[in-house]
Amino acid sequence: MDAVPPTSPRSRYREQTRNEIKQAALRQLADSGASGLALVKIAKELGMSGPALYRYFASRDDLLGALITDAYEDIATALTAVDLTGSPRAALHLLAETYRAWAVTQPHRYLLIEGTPVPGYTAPPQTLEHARAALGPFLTVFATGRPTPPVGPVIAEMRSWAERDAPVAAWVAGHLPAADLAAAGTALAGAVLAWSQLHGTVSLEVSGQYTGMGHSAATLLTAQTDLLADAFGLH
Amino acid sequence: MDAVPPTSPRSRYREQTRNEIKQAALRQLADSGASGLALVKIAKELGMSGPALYRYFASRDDLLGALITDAYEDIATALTAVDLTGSPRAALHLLAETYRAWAVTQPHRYLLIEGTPVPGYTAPPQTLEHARAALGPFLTVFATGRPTPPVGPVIAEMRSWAERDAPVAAWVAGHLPAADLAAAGTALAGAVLAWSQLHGTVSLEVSGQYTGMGHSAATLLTAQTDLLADAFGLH
DNA sequence: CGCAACAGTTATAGTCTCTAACACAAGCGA
DNA sequence: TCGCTTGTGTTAGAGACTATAACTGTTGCG
Repeated sequence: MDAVPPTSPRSRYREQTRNEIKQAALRQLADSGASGLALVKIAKELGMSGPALYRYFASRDDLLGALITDAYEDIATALTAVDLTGSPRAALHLLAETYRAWAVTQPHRYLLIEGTPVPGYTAPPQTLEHARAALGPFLTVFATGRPTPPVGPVIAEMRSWAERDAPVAAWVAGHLPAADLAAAGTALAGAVLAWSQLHGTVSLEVSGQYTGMGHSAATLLTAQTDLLADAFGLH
Repeated sequence: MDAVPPTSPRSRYREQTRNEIKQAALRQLADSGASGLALVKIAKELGMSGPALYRYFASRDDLLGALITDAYEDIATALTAVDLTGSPRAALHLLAETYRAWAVTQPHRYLLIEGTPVPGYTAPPQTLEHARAALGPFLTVFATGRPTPPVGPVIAEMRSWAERDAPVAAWVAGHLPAADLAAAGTALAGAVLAWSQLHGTVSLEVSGQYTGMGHSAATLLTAQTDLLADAFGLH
């Protein structure tokens, strides 16, 4: 899950224990939710006693934060692994289905990412990085688009964002065939719109809010994706 | 917030105390999040001591449930109060902006509705009622639509849902000018798609995930709404 | 080989939910 | 008006959990 660190015999054991703790935490998360995650229960499951866990995670929130970071990284990896060589529209469908599949196969992890339950919480800088990694493929897909009028205002805003924020411009440029400010705006607009739509549909599905409606999440997502592809003139 | 119940002198006081508790709970929710909501702190704030609250709410979850129900009812009320007499497209924009405004002015309440953090949680039957009430206006707006091909599969699914589920069919019919099965499918598809899109954008905004992007939530929502209106041929 | 850093322990403070047992007050009928 | 039932509140306390403190044993590095 992490790149190999200075692998001294001790830090290796440490990393392994950290992973075991995370595994146990994910198991608890899966059947008790975030509120049911208790350090003391994890410790018992691992055969250690209570406070020992604090050697590995500074607090319960720290552990949760690590899980969130992992989940972000994981979904970003899944999305960047998607094969984009087909038509942009096909690629977009693939991305959407990958995102959804990741979420429905491990809903507890998706719920972990989904919102920020705690007001005081501030995402670690890594999160921004992973969010960008996850959004990257969408940029590539939309870069070739010829957008229709309704998305014009969004493109304008996104373009001005890229103009103001150099790192963002560089990030976007890295996913475009040619560094073009107009294309950057289009790509950003498409990516953010796609992300919002995906999040909406998937989050409602994962939260079980579609139950009793004929399990239409996949159909819904396909339709939405097509609409977006149409709006950006993806062929 | 509730209709006047059998207003005996005692049950009146009871209802008032329940409301005060809810108010205090909402206050705590606003600055500590759901995890920071503690019955004992609420009690202290109201000058009572701990366990007294259990006369009014069976448990912490019961209180949270009441808050969720209230929030659902509130947003449903806001949406049903929207003036739909203009063009369908204008009405849709109004609905979207009403939904968003409700969410951003009281994010803590929106976050309460948004997801189901606890796996074991089952929504009370009232919730379904309120969800339908909230979705009703969208049905009306989309009833007149002439949908484009991409939404076809969604319409087909929704139509078959209405055919299988008589209460749903009745509910939908109540928001249509004429009871027509094709129109019902279209209306349901539009409403569910709109709901998903709205939820996606608003939830990302409320969770602060758009920060640093030039505060584009309103523009984003407008564009999405227009795309959906186009897809359904709303004039 | 010795010691510093680390992994783990028990004890304990403090917070929180929720139950139990009890005290008091208010409203209702006779 | 009296008395009883019902409801409202109290304190005491069990049990779960987070987190810190103080301490013990172990490991591996210089």
